[in-house]
Amino acid sequence: MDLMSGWKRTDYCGCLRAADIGREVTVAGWVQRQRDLGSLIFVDLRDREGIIQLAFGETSPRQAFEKAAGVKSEYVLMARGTVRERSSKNAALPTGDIEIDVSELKVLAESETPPFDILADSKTAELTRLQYRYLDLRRPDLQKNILLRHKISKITRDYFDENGFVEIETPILIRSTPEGARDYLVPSRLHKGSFYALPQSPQLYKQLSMVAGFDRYMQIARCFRDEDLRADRQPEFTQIDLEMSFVDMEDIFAMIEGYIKRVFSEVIGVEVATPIRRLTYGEAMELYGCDKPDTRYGMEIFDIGDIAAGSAFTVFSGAAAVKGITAKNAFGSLTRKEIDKLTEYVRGVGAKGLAFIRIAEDGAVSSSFGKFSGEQEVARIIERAGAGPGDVVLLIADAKKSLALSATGALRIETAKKLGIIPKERFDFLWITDFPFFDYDEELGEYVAMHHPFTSPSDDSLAFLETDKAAVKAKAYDLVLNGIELSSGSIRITNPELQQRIFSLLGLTEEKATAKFGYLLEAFKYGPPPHGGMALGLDRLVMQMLGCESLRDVVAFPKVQNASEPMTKCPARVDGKQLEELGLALLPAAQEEEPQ
RNA sequence: GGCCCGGUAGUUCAGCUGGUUAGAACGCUAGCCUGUCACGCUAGAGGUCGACGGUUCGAGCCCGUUCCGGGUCGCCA
Repeated sequence: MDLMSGWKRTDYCGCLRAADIGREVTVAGWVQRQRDLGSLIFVDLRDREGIIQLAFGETSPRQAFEKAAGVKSEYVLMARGTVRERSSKNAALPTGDIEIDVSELKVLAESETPPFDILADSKTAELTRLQYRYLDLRRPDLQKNILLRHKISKITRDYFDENGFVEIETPILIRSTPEGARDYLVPSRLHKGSFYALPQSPQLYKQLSMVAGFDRYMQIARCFRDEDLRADRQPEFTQIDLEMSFVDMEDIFAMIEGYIKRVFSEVIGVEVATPIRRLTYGEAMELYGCDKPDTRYGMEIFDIGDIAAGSAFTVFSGAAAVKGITAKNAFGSLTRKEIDKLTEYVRGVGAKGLAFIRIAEDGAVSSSFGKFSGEQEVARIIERAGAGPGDVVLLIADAKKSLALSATGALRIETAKKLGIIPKERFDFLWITDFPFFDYDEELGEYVAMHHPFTSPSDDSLAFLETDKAAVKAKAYDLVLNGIELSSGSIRITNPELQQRIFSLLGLTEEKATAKFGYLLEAFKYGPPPHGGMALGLDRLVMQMLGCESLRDVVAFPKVQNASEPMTKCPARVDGKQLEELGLALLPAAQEEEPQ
């Protein structure tokens, strides 16, 4: 039997309004709730657009009434009837003025009692919800998130299409380039012992698309990184990947700003002011101790290196850098006990300790170091900090300037969270520019690339690439939103000699470079256009736009912290035959480990 | 790999200083009920207290190990 024969839905439950009164409609959906009052039954029917009340009474056909009496939560129903005004309205529902006087009812599917209520703002443990993700996704807040995510994708394609971008699908099975994050590997059956990797990004293919002359490329691309998860990090994630030919950084900024403006306006009605503020990497580190600062609140970092140099307090005078922040009006909340907690926190991020000055409302000053440094120095620091009655000054000294800055930056964020001073409804965008080209790796004791090795150094750095690595800047830029790195990009190297220079600076011999990226270097021999691009994290963008705390709220089928998926229970063991076909065997340690 | 937090009915939680038969709400089952919308009323079922080991006359509670989840540091060019 065809369940649907003779039945055709006319309307979504949640879309009906008073204007539909008198209409004959057919709706379909899931039973949110059934209320049986004896000779009167109400059924709330839910679909992705909302809820409509079905009404059954003594005037209803007997068959429909009896069926309604038997329905339970999450049964799938189809109902035909007439939209009528309710005798008692429900202001809490958009459809609350009306109901359907049902003439015919069909049960399309029954349902077992669901393991948790299908309601917005679920309090059910996330693991339980993820085990029944298809039920979890029925909840209105997740439905809304996924529908808006779709809308964002749609606008993204529209915008870039209108600006001449071509969507090109790049391969998912690619060559492993063991740099940066760990690759997910896929064993090859036809080439036993060889492996594909899943892309961390379509970087090389999009550059090759530029060489191929497509001029502007975009892709909503799935990317994979085999690293530990965070609230804003999944092992597979989606990027809005872009590349443009014949452009400089300004062209790319303008294109991205136009996109941000459009998507925020159309999806959530927020008008983003452009041009977006810019900070150099150096400025961001000095002011915020972080290359992705949250600028929704102030509390900028100040420097007391000059004061500290002559201090009798040896922690200060012995340090290479002393940095501080001022927590305004925090005297009441940042008690000694709370500062102790912050001290523990900054130790966790590598600082040696935390010095403080508390200024009471009446102006009385107490500090952790005044007895060593003298009150005069405390007063100078207060002046530098711009602090006054009711404020608390927090200071970090360290033998390494970079650590003093990063620890103070982390302290700034932690303090802001503690004080609850972060405005939730704001969207603060920020370009970070002039990134260093090299990053000093303490462990290796050498300079390594901060970005991928195809990033172009800035024009004025070319002269001292070899002689002063620390000063070399990159044509790389990040887009930051509310303290989260949303997007990252660069102008690429297209000059083979310069590329070769960079490789050798990074310790890549010509041989090694050829082995790894030979196809790109080869391609660049045949007329590469100048190009550059960017990749925007779609998941993080959606998360920020919708005000979600976790990526899992904007990904339909996410993974949990150990990178497994509770519903399908992957990853999973495969049988010996599959391994054999691939020419693989498990090491003893891997055999012992029990899959969960 | 390190650190912090959590795990008690289907769900969300309570459970005192270690002490009788582990409770509540929602949900579920059965019955009643004509305007409900978190319907109401009556009755009922439902527990390996994550697991293992230890201390104790006695463990949901204390100790150890471990598993699972969340957050975070490392890691994420």
